[in-house]
Formats: sequence, C-alpha cells, structure tokens
Amino acid sequence: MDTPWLDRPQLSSWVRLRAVLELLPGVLDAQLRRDADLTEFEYYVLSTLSETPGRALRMTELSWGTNATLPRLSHVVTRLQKRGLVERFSCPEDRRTTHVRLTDDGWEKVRQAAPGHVAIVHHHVIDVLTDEQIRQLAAISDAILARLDPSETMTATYTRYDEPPKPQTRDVK
Amino acid sequence: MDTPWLDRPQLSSWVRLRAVLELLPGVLDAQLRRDADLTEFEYYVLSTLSETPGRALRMTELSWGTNATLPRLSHVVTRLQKRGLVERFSCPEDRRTTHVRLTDDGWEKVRQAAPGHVAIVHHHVIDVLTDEQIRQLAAISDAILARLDPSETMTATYTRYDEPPKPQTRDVK
DNA sequence: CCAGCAAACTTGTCGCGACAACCATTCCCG
DNA sequence: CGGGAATGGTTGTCGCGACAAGTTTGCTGG
Repeated sequence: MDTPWLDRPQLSSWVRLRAVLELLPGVLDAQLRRDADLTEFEYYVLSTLSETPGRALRMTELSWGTNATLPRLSHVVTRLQKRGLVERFSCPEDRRTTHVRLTDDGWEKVRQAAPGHVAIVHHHVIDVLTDEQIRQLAAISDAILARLDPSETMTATYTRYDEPPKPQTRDVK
Repeated sequence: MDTPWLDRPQLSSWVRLRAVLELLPGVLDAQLRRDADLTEFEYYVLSTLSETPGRALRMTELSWGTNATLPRLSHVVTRLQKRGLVERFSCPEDRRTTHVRLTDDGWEKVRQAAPGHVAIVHHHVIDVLTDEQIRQLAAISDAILARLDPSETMTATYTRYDEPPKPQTRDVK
C-alpha cells in the first residue's frame, strides 16, 4: 500500500483545521453552559425546533437537522423533557413515530440564550473573516460535507425536512 | 443589548461549518478505533511524540502540541502507558515535570496506524478541495485560531516547543 | 531563609455520546 | 392476508473529557 502523504501546504492546512475542530466546539459549549445552562447540542435542538412552523418535529427529522444519531437525540430529548423545555407526543397516523414540541419555557430559554450564542459565533468566527473568506468557508465546508454525508442530510438543514436522506450509504470506506 | 444577527451568507457558512465540526471528528475517530484501536486523540499524542527528536516530551509541551488540557492528557498518557505504548520518566533537573517517551511498541503502532489515517484525511478533506481552497482553509483556520487561542499555542505546533504559551489569557470573553 | 505563591501534574467525580440490543409498528410480497 | 423485513425509537452499558481538588516541587521577596 503506497502511502499518499501530505505535502507542506496540505499538512499546514490540516494541522490548523484539526486545531479548530478540537478547540472551537469547547469554547462555544462553555459559553452556553455558563450563560444558559445548555449544551451546544441542546441549544441547537431547541433552536431547530424554534425555527420550525408549529415548533415541532419528528425525532428523525430533528436528527437530520442537528447531525445527531437517534440514540443521542433520544437521550437529549429525555433530559430536555425533564426540564420542561420540550414535550413528546405521538401522532396516530404512524404510531411508531414520536414528535417533539418546544414548550413555552423552551421557547423562552432559546430566546434568552440566542443573543449570547450568536455573539460568540460572531466574535470567534464571523468577525475574524472577510466576506470573501466567509463565502470560501461555505464552499469548503460544502465540499467536505458532500463526501462526509453523501445523502446531503446537512445541506438540507436550512431548506426542507420533508424527504428522507436518500440511500443511507454512510459507510466509512 | 442589540443582537448582531447573522445575515444569509454568514448563516449559510456557519451552519455548514457546524456540520463539519459535528461530523468530521467522528468519522476520523471511527476509522482509527476500528483499524488501530486508537482514539484520534491518542493517535495524535503518539504521532506528536514520534515526530520529536528523542521521541519524548514534557507533559506540558505535549499538551501544547495536541490542544489538550493537562488533566485530559494525563489520563490519556496513563492509558497509553498501561498498553505499553509510552512510558513516563522524570528528569532530576526539575522534579515537578514528567516526561513522556514513545516506546518501540508505540513507534510501531504509529507506523501501522499512520497510512490508514492519512488516507482518510486525504479522502475526506484534501481530495475534495482544490489547491486554492486548501490555502484558503489554512488562512481561515489561522484567523479563527488567532482569536480562539491568542497565545498561538497551536500555530507553534509544527515549529517549536521551546517556549511557554505567553500570558495565558484564555478568557472566553 | 522561610513564607507564600506559582508551576506542573495527578486523581476523583460526573455527564454526555457511541454502540449495541431491544421493542413496537408498518410495509411488502408471495 | 400472513410472515419476514424494514422503519422509528428507546434503553443500557461503557469510556472518554471537563472540571475541581489535591500534591509536590520550584521560585521569589521581605
């Protein structure tokens, strides 16, 4: 097996990306925990629901919008439910499914947490990049996601939730 | 408090970056666990040591090179030590410090794991980007890191290990 | 020269996420 | 129209990382 090593520019880019992957989530998470007593992931669950008409989604749809596995989401929803921020309910149409709805408390929570979170995203990402770089970053992320997530579950996030993520060939090959 | 919201291009870029942050580490981690029985972080600890003259570093220096807190690193080193991949030893010069050295087994482990890991980095990141985008990504990551890690601990990674990370104002403010 | 502070780790506890196993419902097809 | 597969979700277990003490060694100033 001939090893395709990384040349200088590639290595340089990868090392830096890796550092971002390692450090950025922690910073965002810490801010939300401190100021809103929420995980970043919890925040995005609430946030996703808050942006949905009816403030409710099926578990599976919610998992598409938040890049989560179903088990993980289920645990998180359980915790949020215990705190009264969301509620589960089932639809008689398909009794396998569970729907999650944002409660008024959950809505209020998101309203209070959003400014701080947006501010830190601005401070650590948006503000340090030029408009040009922001466009570049979108394109780069898109390219990586296309390979990472061939079903394009993610890129559908801010568009639709109405169709399943195509043949799920999520093989790490 | 007037909230500086995200406009369309910014939001688009952030949503995609977030998805990458969420998904990419898991994919890399899964490959290493499966093929080498190593965490990605464990791999980078071993890898960092393997690239160091003498294949040894102080704990603190090692933490600079791997973006880890000292407690985390300490735990990981303990595990690696139990598996015989690294060994701790102390230097009489400053008896507070602990040094970590890659064992022959550890060296062999890294040698075996590297090709697979490099391959998946190629497949998921390098190969989907143009040379131009790789340069852009390095610049973007640099900008984010500069804010994230004002001490520039990270950018020093592939250069030097010999000086402390300047006044540690790692305030999440 | 010693008191107090800082540096360098280590250890313990807790919570979240991955994975696997499981249950319920629905779909598909002979 | 009945039986197996597929879909949708939940639960249990385990391991790693964050955070908060605690410990030892070195440093510095009065």
